[in-house]
Amino acid sequence: MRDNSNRSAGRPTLEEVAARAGVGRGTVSRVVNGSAQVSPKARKLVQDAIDELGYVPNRAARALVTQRTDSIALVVFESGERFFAEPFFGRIVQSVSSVLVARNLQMVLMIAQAPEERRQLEGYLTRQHVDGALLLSLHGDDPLPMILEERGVPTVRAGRPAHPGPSSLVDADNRGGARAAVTYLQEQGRRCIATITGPMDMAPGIARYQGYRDVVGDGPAAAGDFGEISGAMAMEWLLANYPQIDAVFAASDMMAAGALRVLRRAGRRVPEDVAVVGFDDSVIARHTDPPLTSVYQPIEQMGQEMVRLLLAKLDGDEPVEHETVLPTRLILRGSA
Amino acid sequence: MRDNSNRSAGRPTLEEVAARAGVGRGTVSRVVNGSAQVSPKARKLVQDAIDELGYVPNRAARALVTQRTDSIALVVFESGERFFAEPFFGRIVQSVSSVLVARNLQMVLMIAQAPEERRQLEGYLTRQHVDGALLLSLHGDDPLPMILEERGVPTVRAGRPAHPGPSSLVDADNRGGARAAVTYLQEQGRRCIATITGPMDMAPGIARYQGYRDVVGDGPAAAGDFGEISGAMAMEWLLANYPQIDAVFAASDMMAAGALRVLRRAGRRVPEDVAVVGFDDSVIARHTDPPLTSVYQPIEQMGQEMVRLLLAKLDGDEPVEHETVLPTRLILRGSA
DNA sequence: GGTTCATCCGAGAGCGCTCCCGCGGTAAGA
DNA sequence: TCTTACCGCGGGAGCGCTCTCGGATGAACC
Repeated sequence: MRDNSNRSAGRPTLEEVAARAGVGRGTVSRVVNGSAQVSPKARKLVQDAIDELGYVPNRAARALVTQRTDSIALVVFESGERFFAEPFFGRIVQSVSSVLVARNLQMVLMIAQAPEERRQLEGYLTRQHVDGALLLSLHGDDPLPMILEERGVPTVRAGRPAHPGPSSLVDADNRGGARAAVTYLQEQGRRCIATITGPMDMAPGIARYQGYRDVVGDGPAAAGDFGEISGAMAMEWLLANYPQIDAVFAASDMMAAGALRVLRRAGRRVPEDVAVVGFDDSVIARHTDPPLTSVYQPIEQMGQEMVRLLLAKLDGDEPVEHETVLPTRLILRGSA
Repeated sequence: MRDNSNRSAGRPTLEEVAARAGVGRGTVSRVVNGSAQVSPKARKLVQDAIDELGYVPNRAARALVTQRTDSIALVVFESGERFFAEPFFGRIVQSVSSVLVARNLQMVLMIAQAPEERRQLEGYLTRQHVDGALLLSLHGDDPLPMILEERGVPTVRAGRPAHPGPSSLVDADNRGGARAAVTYLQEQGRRCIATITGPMDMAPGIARYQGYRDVVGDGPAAAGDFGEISGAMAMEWLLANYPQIDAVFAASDMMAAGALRVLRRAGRRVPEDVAVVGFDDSVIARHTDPPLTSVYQPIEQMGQEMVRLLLAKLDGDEPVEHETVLPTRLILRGSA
């Protein structure tokens, strides 16, 4: 019951379009791929046939010959826990997604939490499957970017690694953001500005601390791990050792939230007695009491830029490596 | 400089594996696809060759002939705003992802916010590209599931639609969860339990209100839209009209957070004077003051179940439609 | 008018895989 | 021992596309 002549069962193929337009396969292919080597007349013929038939190229067939899949991976090296706790990821995902859709590329999202998944991932990415990868939240000196680049899978990562690697890179101006926050506190007349830092083995942690030091030098500082508990503990320590504190710059909103709690418990009013500034401008910033003044990172822009760099790499018309640093901005709310 | 004999430049192909193992292409294919029609000896031979060569089947070539892409779409009909504000999505994404990875399927994430993207999406899904779609957060009576099913793209959706559609469906027991929350408040000795409902044109909104009524009948109720502001406004109204209130069940954590704020401003202590229970067990629940007692939805399970249903549909060994309702659970924190 | 050259087009080859047909070999039944 | 059946296997065909090459067509030149 097959009928491979005129209108076959499934979707129309290139060949059918060609037949209908009265041209050869090659011509249709050229039209579809926007080649200039087609006469206006033929182009019109083909275009009409395409429209009538509702032709859409078969991705698999194309991929088979071009060796391109037209899909790119967005890899998040994070536990599920953190992945959905941090609004950062959602926003990156979302912005990357919209750029990719516009470019008619597929976004394949991969979350690699367990070490075993991590391993599987490497195999997955280095084989066929995707044309390139966007790497989010790489930990420490993960060798993955190196491996991928070696095997010919272009990568772009978010955030600066401890050691420079082969990936292109998009980062936010953490240092500048911290500087802006602390400067603002100073301008508000705060005299004793403390900081709760992030982990000092992570690039953003270091950069934000540096920004703080740029402004006030050796002020009261306590280390946290970006998490809320650590923020509370750091705040307690600061209060005990520097009771004269009238402002705190925390390197994450979570830590700022923890600090807020401790401050309230200690009977200090925010912002009257102690001003608090966070970092990330995350959802929690809007839901603490008072709402948190926080440093905003242009996450959407970061996503877009990552895609742009990756595509440039893919098209090969850009130098191999590139680095973009995007500006941060202080968002004022009630806490400072 | 081509060398198509022994070891070609790129990755090994089926043919090369076959040559190395000294068998035919068919046999290798059978081994790779786990057919039973292979002698142990041949299987071993092939397996060894695969291991030595590091062979991985070419997805595109396979897709071309099988008409299967081995990738499924996860579609979120939500503005970017809400997508990253609601932890719900992150968790679903994450759980779906892990199941899919285990099954060696690609997850293609699509976020359709703008109406124009919405339209594009329809074309995308109905063409080739994916074997099936998981639909999240469909609005109103979106005809998409119908369209997709008609065009042969199996779908599974999260949450009950206003009108029953052709998709299989996974939902949380919203009504039961609400019932549990309100029952708990009663057991704690609360006498005047109010509710802040979600929008009454959305299934979860309705179901949660029904659960409330199941326990206390016609209690003080004010409508919100799941958002924080609406929760605050509703709380103000309730306080004004039912000052004797000693407990509030809010149909979302956001609304509960808004209520909390109003309550504090009104000088009511939580939970001493007024107990508050939220719904969703979202991150904010852990960061309000006091932390929010809230109804937990088994989001991870929902994701897993959605995938399971979709795959069953794909394999065709399950009746066309199916509906799964998963239990909810009350998580006790400080607010009630 | 004949030659040359650029331009446009048709169609063969082949990407790597699965499907399926049919063959040889072995085991079971007559 | 011969037939029948079945199992395991090899390899041809073909999925829908792009690439490439050589042929046809027409314009431009001598």
